Amino acid sequence: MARAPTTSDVFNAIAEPRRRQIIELLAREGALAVGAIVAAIGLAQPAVSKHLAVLEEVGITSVVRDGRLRIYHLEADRLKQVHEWASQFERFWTHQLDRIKARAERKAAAQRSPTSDKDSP
Amino acid sequence: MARAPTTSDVFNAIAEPRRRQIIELLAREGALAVGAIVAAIGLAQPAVSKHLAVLEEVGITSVVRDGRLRIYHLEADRLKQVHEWASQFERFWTHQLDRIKARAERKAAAQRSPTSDKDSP
DNA sequence: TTGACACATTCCCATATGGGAATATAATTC
DNA sequence: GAATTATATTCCCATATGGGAATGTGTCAA
Repeated sequence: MARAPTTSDVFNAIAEPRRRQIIELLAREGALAVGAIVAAIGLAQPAVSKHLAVLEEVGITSVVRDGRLRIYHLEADRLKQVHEWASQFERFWTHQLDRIKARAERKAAAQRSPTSDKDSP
Repeated sequence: MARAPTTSDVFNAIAEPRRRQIIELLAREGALAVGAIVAAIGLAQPAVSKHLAVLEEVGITSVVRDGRLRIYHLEADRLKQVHEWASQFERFWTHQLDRIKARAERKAAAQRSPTSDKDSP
């Protein structure tokens, strides 16, 4: 199997730095036409269009046509998923002491009853 | 240019679902040997080892040798970067209702007194 | 030493990439 | 209708992937 397509999910879509840049830009500037994005990002138009296509396919952006312009909007709530995933590990860096204590506890618990991701064999 | 290597940064590393799974597993269970990960994830050992190599290269994990075992630890603070990046967009979904209401109001106001700079058809 | 075990590494391949160049499409203006 | 503008799409290619199979490496045990 090859690497998963960039359009397979939000995580793959945001792996590309240029696409993250576009997302940040849209968040800062609001909705923008492709030309404005091209100017801001400093990449050829076809390349930008392709990145936008990826973002659209995963639902991170939406487009509205305005004459010959295409205004791209950020659908930021699709990024909530990423935020939530990362939040899961927040405890590891927010409270050092708690974290160390928790680790010790988990370790002790594991000695008593080992849990597993699938099922205990 | 081809797609950036999975080892190029944390975002690329976590794009792969299996690797996210491994990260979650390590967060839940604490440090684990490769064999335990293989058992939990249900993927061949070489494949797992390769994923672990990627995670290590970006610093998401660290290894400690224990006899013939290799104990992988999660270095979760590397994920802080992802969390912070996503946090940047938190405002887009935290006050969703307020925003929608505000937008509707602005729209209604615009109907009454068209003062916008480029919205007028 | 020999063998068994726990992992890592190498070789393989189908598949997708990101970008550049060229071209197609749609809307606007003349 | 022709020329122009704003984007999208297609064709190209070097590069990396994830996984399976096979093999290498280091450690423990007898």
